Amino acid sequence: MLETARGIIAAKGLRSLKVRDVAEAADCSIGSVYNEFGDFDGLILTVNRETVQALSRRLVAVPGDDPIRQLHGFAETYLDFAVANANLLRSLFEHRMEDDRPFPEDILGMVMQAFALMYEPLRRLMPNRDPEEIALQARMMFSAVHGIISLGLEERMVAVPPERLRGQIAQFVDTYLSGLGLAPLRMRSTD
Amino acid sequence: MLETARGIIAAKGLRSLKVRDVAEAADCSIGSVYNEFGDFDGLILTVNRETVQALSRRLVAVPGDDPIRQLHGFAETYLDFAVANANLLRSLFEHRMEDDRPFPEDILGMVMQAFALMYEPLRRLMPNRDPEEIALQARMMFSAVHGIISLGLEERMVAVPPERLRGQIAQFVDTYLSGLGLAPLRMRSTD
DNA sequence: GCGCTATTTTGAACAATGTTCAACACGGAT
DNA sequence: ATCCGTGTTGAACATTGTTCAAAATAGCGC
Repeated sequence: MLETARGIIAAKGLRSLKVRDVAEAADCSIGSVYNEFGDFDGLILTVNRETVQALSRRLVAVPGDDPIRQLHGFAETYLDFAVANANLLRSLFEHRMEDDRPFPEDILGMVMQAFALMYEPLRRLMPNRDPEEIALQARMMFSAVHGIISLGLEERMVAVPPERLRGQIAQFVDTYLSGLGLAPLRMRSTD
Repeated sequence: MLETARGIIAAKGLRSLKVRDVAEAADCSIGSVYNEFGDFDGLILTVNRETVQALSRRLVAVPGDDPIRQLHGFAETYLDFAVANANLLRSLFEHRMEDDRPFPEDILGMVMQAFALMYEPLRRLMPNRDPEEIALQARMMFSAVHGIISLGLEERMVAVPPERLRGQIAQFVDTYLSGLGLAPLRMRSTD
């Protein structure tokens, strides 16, 4: 049942998700979907919850021996995930609840935890900085990379080819780290 | 009529926009809304079109004498606009059409033109770089700033206070420019 | 002013879709 | 077999985008 919902979102976008389609594909009644998930938002949120879990799993698996390499790894992993699951990520970031109901605590926590993954390598690179400033820095880097990738993959806006994006992201991380006074992983092309 | 639609989106978000509400507020029939805008998407797109126009107007008004100051101005102007028109910006970037109908050419053009605004100052700062690379760079900076601001203002995710965001954005632009080998406008805090 | 035609406006009816809930089905305990 | 709790069902309802034939209005020639 969850599978089919996720399948529909992934294939045709959140707007194409219909309760009746899910019920039919799962060979059960409409009511059963409601018994399971409470309401439509509940279904979507369950899918989103698993999306952020899947993303987190991949991010956590990035090797952490070298902090610079790790930051590159995060960005590249995020890109790979976004390319493979564009609609699922959009569902996570763009879905708004009915009536301003509060965003589920646990999903919020998982997203924050994803932000926080960048904290450790940044702390190692800037050991004397204020911890809170590093936390903000981590969130900012995450947001910047997220912005580049999500706008970059937006087909509506003449998407940048993923291969090109990969190079851009790497260059962005290098440039930004260099701006922080840290040695980049590779040399930038001569200007 | 447009006013009321924009008002509803700005105040309560795109999801709260209803054809009937617009018709009632504009004191006309439902059908008239359709005569004017074709369909619901047409109404939304008209609002979005004016949103991007308003944003463009403000960005174009940023003084261009000093390229670094101009880039800071773009970022700060974007932040101000996003703070004042959060829901309108979200409508512009998050609204998906029915049935994968193509994104309107003219809105796409205006967004691209906004991306391209950063081209000129970047070119002045890096006169020897390949033009196409500068164009990509411009789009990337726009996207990064957009990401930082849009995630930063997301109330669902424990929004960063706008004043704090302002500082972060300025610091981000400085850091990035510094990474490109260009002198920052202000000194970064000592670490 | 009148008659006629073209254009615009109207809102009842329709379609799609999320939601509810009383009825039903099944399972196990007595 | 009876009864009770639990889970399932899908018809009915509410909301909301959409259509379209009819009514209203505007324009125009006389």
